[in-house]
Formats: sequence, C-alpha cells, structure tokens
Amino acid sequence: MARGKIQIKKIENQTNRQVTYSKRRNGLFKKAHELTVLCDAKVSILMISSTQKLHEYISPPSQNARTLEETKGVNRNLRREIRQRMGESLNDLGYGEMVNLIEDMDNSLRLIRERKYKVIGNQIETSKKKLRNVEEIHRNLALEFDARQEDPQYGLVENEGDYNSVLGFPNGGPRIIALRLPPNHHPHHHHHHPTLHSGGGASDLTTFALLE
Amino acid sequence: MARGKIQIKKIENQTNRQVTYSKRRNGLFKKAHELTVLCDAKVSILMISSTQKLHEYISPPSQNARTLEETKGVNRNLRREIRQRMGESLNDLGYGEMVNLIEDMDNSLRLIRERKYKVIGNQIETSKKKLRNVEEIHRNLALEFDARQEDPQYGLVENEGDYNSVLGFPNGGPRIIALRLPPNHHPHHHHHHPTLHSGGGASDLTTFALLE
DNA sequence: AACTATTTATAAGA
DNA sequence: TTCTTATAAATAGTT
Repeated sequence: MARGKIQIKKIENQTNRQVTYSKRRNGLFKKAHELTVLCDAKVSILMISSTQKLHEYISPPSQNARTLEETKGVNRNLRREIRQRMGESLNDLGYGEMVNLIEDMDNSLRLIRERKYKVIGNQIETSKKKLRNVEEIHRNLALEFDARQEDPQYGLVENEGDYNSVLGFPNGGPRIIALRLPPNHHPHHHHHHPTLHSGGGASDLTTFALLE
Repeated sequence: MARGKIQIKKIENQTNRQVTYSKRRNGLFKKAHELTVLCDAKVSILMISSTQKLHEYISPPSQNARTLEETKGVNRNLRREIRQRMGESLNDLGYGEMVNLIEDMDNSLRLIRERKYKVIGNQIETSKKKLRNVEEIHRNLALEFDARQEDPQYGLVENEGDYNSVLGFPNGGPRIIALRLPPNHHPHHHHHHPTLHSGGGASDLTTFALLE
C-alpha cells in the first residue's frame, strides 16, 4: 500500500513474506485494539505464520472481568474434562485425580447402562453409523492444535511482535489472563471432580501464572 | 481517520459506535484475509460487540477443505457426544448407539486405568501447555457462547458484515458467523451442567438446525 | 449505503 | 530489525 500497489497473493520470497507478516501482524493487532476500545468490543486473534509460529491478541477484559474470567475458567476446565473422559490429555492428571475420574466415569456408565434397558426401539444399524461418524469427526477436529502439540517442532513463540510496545504499552497491555478459580467453584456438585482439583504437582494454574 | 482525527477511546454515542464497529470489523477481517494470503498464514478472529453479537473470521483451510456445514455438524455432534458421555441427553440415543457408547466409554476407562499406573510425575512440557492454553483462551469467547446456544431463546443473526461481498467472494470465502446473544446471562446459575444442557423438549439437534 | 477529505497503513528502499 | 517516505488503503464525518 505504498510505493506501489501489490496484488493480494502469496509472497514467494521468504524474506519479504516474513517482513510483511511482521508488519501486517502489528497492524492487525493495532486495529484490533482500537476496535476493542472504540466499540467496547471483545476481540481475540490467533495466527500461525508460515513458519508455524503462533501469535495472539486477546483484548483485555472490559468490565465484567471477574464473571467473564470465571466463565472462561469453567469452560476451560470443562473442555479439559471432556478430553480426559475420552481418555486423552491424561498427562494433566495426578493419581488421585485419575482415581476420581474413573469413579465418576463409572457412575456415568452406570447411568447410561440403566438407561439402555429402558430404551424402546431398535435403529441399531443407523445408530452405529451415526456414532462412528461422530467419533471420526471428533478425532478430526482435535487435530488442528492437538496434533501440533504432539510435534516437538511446534513451539510457542515469545511475544515477538512486541505489540504492546508498538501500541505504547510499556506493560500491562492486553495479554493472556490467568485465572485462579476458587477450589469449590464448580458447576458439578460432587466434590471429586478431577479437573478442578488444585492438587497435584503441576496444575494448569501454575502454567497460567507462568504465562502472565 | 478521515474528516478528522479521532481519539482511541470508547465511542459513547451508541449509533456511532455500532457503525464504527461494523466498518472496522470489515476492515479488520479484510486485513486478516490479506495477511493469510500474502503470508501464507492462518488467522482466526473472534469478536463480541457491545451488543453481544459474535462475529468470527477463520482463515480458510489451506488444503483441508472442510465446508462450513460439515464443521457445524462436527460441533453439533461434539457437544451432543459430550453430554452423552456425561450420562445426559440420552434421549437422543437409540439402543444400539447406547451399546456403542458404553463400549467406547469402557475402552476409555480402560485407557485411563492403564494410564493411572504409569503416572510418574512432572512430565509437562511447558511449550505444549502454553500452546494449549493459548488455544483455549482464544476459544473461550466462542464457548461462552456455544453454551448459550443450548438455550432456545438465542437466535441467529444474519450475516451482517457481508464480508465476502466486500472482499469479492461470491461464496466459499472465509466464513463469518454472527449470532445474537441476549443482554443478560447467568454464569453462576448452574444446575447440574448448565452449559451443556439442552433446554426444553426440543433436542439440541433440532435447535441447531434452526440456528443454521 | 455512498461519498470524500483526511488519516493511517504500509511497500519498498536505506 | 528499524526508519523513512511515497503511495495505497481505511475510515470519520457527512449526505
């Protein structure tokens, strides 16, 4: 947009592409920030460069920060729990947590089994297909990021863009927020919920603190 | 940035704010799109306006061409599956499906039990954690939101931005979805699983079908 | 929704 | 990478 018009198509020269990526990334983040301020909006941007580096912009929490953060935390934990219930992401669980999870899943299984015997109707063939489809689809969805996590070559990049400097925030600008939930703050009523246990050596809470 | 410089601070006039939001949102999405093309990057943007509408930009998958409808189906099925694995929303399952679910959960349980005995301790690679956390934080906005879709009162908003037209995509361009959120929600009002519960008699599938 | 006077972003060069 | 600057693009205010 200067010194000549360009076509919007992939920049083949790797160096140029890198430079343009860096410049435009800053521009985009700046625009995003202005939008959040001007329009009282919430914006979140994730981007992965052609060299597989990750950059992000998260608009700072506006007003209902506490509630929003709590809600975020609940969501985060819910998702983790789901993975665990699928038998994935078990790295995060300590022994005791795993015992609790198993107990919880046993209970769920019991529920479902009971229910099974109450079901009328037999659409077995169709049903099997549906479930298979669900399972396959689920695995595909998990790929985008999760698969990347399995590959050591993909690492998180430290704040390269230094967006805060660009925008004139010495520090304290938009950033990743860590949430520490109260230990008893959970939609579940049962106490033995695995994902919210703060126990264990390396909890998510610790990791989040590092991010700040 | 025209006809006068403005200060980057919240626009108090509601109408102006709305207009500016719309304009700048399109601008931001366009920039994002250019970035993806020019620099061969992947970009994902989520934003919620002050009127609680959600808009998102997701750069088209470079090769993996999954349609919007397919993706919607994935999400729909994922949510349903999660509920089922919690022992809820079993109404949707036929007998055969339930048999499959039980079998699958048994397998998962076995996985977890096996894993339990292999747990050693701090195996966490910080980079993996970071990446996962970034992803999760980014998607929190969407989830905040997905949870509300379970409630029939939430309706879909038509593609206001019409970003594809702006950019000259007749269709098949980057997908932007707008949904309308209600002004008030209740993050702390939880029953068993508020965010994952379907409301009323209609199944979630039905609800989603209406939403799309 | 369109129109423009201006501001802002940025491509190319240093 | 950072700066400079000519120019393209975005957009604030207006119609």
